[in-house]
Amino acid sequence: MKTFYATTPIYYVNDLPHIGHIYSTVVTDVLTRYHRLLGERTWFLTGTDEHGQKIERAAAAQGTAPIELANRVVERYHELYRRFGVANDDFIRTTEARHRRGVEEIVRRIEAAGDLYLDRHEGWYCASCEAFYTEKELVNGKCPIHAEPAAWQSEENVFFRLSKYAAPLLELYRTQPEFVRPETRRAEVMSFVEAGLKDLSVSRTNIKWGIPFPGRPGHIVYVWLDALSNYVTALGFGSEDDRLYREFWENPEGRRVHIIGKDILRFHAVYWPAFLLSAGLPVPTTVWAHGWWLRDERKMSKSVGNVVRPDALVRDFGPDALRYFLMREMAFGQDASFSDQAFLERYNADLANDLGNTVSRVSALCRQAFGSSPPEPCEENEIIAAWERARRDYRAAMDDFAFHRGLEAIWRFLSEINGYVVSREPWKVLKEEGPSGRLSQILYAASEGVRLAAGLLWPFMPSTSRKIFAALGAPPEDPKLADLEWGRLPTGAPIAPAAALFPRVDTAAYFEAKEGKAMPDTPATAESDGRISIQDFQRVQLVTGRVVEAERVPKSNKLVRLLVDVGTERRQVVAGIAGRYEPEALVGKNVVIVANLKPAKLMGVESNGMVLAATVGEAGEPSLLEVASDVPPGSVVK
RNA sequence: CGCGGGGUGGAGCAGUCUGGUAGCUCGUUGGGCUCAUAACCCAAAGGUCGAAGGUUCAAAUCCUUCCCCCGCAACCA
Repeated sequence: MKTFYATTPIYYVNDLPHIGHIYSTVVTDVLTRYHRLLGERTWFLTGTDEHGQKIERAAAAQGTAPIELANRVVERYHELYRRFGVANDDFIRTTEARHRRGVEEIVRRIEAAGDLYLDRHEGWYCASCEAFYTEKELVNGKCPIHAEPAAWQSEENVFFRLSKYAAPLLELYRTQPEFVRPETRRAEVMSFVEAGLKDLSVSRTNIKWGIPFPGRPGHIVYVWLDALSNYVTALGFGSEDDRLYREFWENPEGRRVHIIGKDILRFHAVYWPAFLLSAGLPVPTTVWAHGWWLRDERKMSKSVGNVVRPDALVRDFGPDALRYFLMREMAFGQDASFSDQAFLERYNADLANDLGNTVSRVSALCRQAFGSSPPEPCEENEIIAAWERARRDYRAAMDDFAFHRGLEAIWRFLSEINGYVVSREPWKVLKEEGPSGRLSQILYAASEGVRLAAGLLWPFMPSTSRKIFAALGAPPEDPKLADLEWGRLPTGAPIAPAAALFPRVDTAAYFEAKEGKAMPDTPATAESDGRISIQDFQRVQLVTGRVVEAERVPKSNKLVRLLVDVGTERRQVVAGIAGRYEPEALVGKNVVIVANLKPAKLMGVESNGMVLAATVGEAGEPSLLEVASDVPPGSVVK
């Protein structure tokens, strides 16, 4: 029996859901709905990753327990999924007992394969960064970011013999070309593995919020081994009831697809199959890495909002409109940019004009002529040929994960239906011969075409699909492939007038209305003459400070690391002035610094402010702005 | 040689793996229709597919070299 199992990544609960999560999830929803449409036995898993130090700390900062924090965020995901019509069959949380049991079993199997060993991981450790540094990275024995002394630390970790699996993995990529998709990602993964693999640390001893490492007291299973395992633990691997696991994961005819973003490709295409090979479990059939949504950088004056705020779009246009946009705008696998402008264009052109209007005109024609769906079916028609073509193109595209082309096929078909309606002029026929058999056949062809188009659309826009069925007098049920045969539209079924599916929107007015709502954190825009208000200026906090320490940033040409006394504290500031000033000469100088600048890292060194200097001549030679020596550090400059 | 993505009619993008008359959406122009959400249909204009060289009967597509743009990383703070 062919089965189809698809997963999203599990989302880290440190993060509230955003467009990236929505996208991965909607893609997987569309994919699994498509396979359900085909009548396959399908399972759709998503979930959350809830372990790790970040969660531990975030929870502590909020004065709550990690699990409480996770519970709250998980609820947000459930809300989101309900709203978007995401029909997942299961939702795994890595803090669940079933997951822990499964991970333990995987670890035991990997251990039994002899692929785990203990080793020490040593280095200079900065407690603030929670990271190791090499000797070279340190600045005078201090952490380059925090300027704190780093401690020599040695941590014992469990290591996984990843190196052993380079050859088997390459064999996998070769014999199973569909394992990594799209093709460019496959090449990327292969070249990574060909370069050789180092063993992987799979445990930690300095965190508590995680799964204890079986047989290794004091160790916690490290994030990737823990998180990736969810794809099988959710199916019941390692528990008494592992029917789903056997049905979906061990089925030789089953397909197992991980939909992921390209940022986590290596973990899914290299580490995960290596773990599985070691544990003696089947590997996935496909890891599909999609692209990212970028923000538009269009210079367009139209004062188009440049921020990705799907919340407003969903509120104003509905979840199905966003689902459509995400699936249609991005050539699946590549990057695409998200803009309100593009969304509204697609909304009007595709959803309002093409889809909504076609449904509305066909439904209205039927109502006006018969007060019901057409009483006589139509058996032979060019629309049937167009339908066969559309279905063929759609399936070919969908089977290849080319969702945007699947939608294209539907829209081409809609256009053909519109062309057919225009060529037959049913409104004229109605005037000339009334509700005749000929008229019924014309309208049946049109309505049946629209119904079938709505069937193909169902994986993408399930609730819209059902509304269309209702508007045509077809049962508003989730369609199956068997329903998508010509002639299933009931004749003479009552049709009630329905509201427009996607009312056309006035783009200009929409942006205007939006503009009216000034965003609080947006700096007031400069007037056309380039002048700013006193309030704008006051956003910049300037204070005086005395340089107490200065040294060159190693390996840099122009950077100096300064420690500046600003009265209340000592700030580490990096300045690009070494070309002109010797560090020693800077100590003791009274300077002006911008105190509320966002921190930035320069050559790996964190800078918390900016020293003001005049820029002289073509070369832009800096000349420090100095303040009289009797001005105390921390004096406000205004 | 830092990593990655990209350069295709006015705009935004497919197509490049698997060479074979360059396609979609929007926009523009002209016409049709008036059932429908000023929607729909037809037609037209508009591209030396970043550049050069190579392979081939044939190149947007394969090979080589080069140029430019955008993220990130950057000695901009």
